[in-house]
Amino acid sequence: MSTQHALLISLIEKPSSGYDLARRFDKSIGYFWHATHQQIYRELGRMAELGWIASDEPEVTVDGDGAEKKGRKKVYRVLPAGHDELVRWVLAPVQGLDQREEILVKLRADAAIGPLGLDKEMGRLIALHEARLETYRGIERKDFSGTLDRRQQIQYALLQRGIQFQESWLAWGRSLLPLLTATGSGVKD
Amino acid sequence: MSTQHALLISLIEKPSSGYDLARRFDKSIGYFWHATHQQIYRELGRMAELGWIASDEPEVTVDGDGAEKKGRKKVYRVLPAGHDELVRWVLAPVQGLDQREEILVKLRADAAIGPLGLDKEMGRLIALHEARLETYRGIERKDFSGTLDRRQQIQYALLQRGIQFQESWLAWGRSLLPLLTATGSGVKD
DNA sequence: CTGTGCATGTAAGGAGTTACATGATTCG
DNA sequence: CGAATCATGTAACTCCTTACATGCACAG
Repeated sequence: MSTQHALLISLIEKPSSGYDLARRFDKSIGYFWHATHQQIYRELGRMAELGWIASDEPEVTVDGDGAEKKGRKKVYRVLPAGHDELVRWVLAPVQGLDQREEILVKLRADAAIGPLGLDKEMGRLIALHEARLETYRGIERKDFSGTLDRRQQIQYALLQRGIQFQESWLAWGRSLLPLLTATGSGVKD
Repeated sequence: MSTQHALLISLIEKPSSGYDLARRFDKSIGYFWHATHQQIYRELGRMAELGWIASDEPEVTVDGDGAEKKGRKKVYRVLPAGHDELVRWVLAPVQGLDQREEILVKLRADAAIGPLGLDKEMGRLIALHEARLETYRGIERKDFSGTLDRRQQIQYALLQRGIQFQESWLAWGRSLLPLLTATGSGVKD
């Protein structure tokens, strides 16, 4: 599960409340990794239990003469354990091609916390996409060579969408590779 | 939920058992709509209850002298109610951009059961993708104009992935439109 | 003082994942 | 006869979605 890790990145970029996250999410990581505010609050609670993050504002500040003041805003920040977990996750290989594109989240993490050496994982993914593209090309040669009726034309269009997707992904991934070598450009930190 | 509808299409193309579906799925619709065999059996059960599909082989053929013969293979076929439901779903507009790309499943349905007039829905989706692309272009102009450090380069790469995806989707969608008009080729029903 | 936005949550249910269970058939 | 594959399922759990609930702050 990587909603947690997406949240860790957002919190590293800027410590925030759940509400803030819910809105900022829509405008950045949310374009490729969606999460509702209920998900966000739940995961924040879990990560706090795990010791990955902590909030400045405590739950409640009670008593006095009946004046119960609820901590109006809980601003979470990432603890070292959360940072470590994020690094661990970024470098852990995923198996197969996922439709949620975790790699995009991992790249965002790499941007946020310095070069982690994602070139290896990126290389693996490129190979997987190449294999998938080859599969599609095979189907294309086998099933869509002659003249096609409407039904076949639509099915061919679906295949073409797959081919196009893989091709554009590969062009992108290959152009990105040089940026990802840990020795590539100035390493900071 | 559209796993059910993906299964309906597979069953229309060829009546099958759950096991058959699980395997055929991997090799066709499965490329863009994954489902495990547990999901498949569950959804087949539900759709049978709903009267969308029915199996030839009944549950059990008991008795005799203790010889209980379990229907070795349950071959499901689509009933008229299932066909209607599929058409209803194909023509129902989706809201927003989904990452699961239901439109691909809908196109497969259109290929299987004649031209349903998906051009309208496709037009809507094209407009949505155009709007998203414009959003991305706006961010590009605003945040990634000058010279960029490594961190910004990676974030820019993420944005470029989004731009590339939308552009390739749009090229594909526009080229597909002519095929989808209900008047394009013979309309049935 | 009423509505709108801020801010955090609970509850319920649907969908997807992983692990396990069971029995039949087929092939060497 | 033993192993692999066919074929169908149950159970438990996680994840995601939708709806609802609550209370504060501020502006008109």
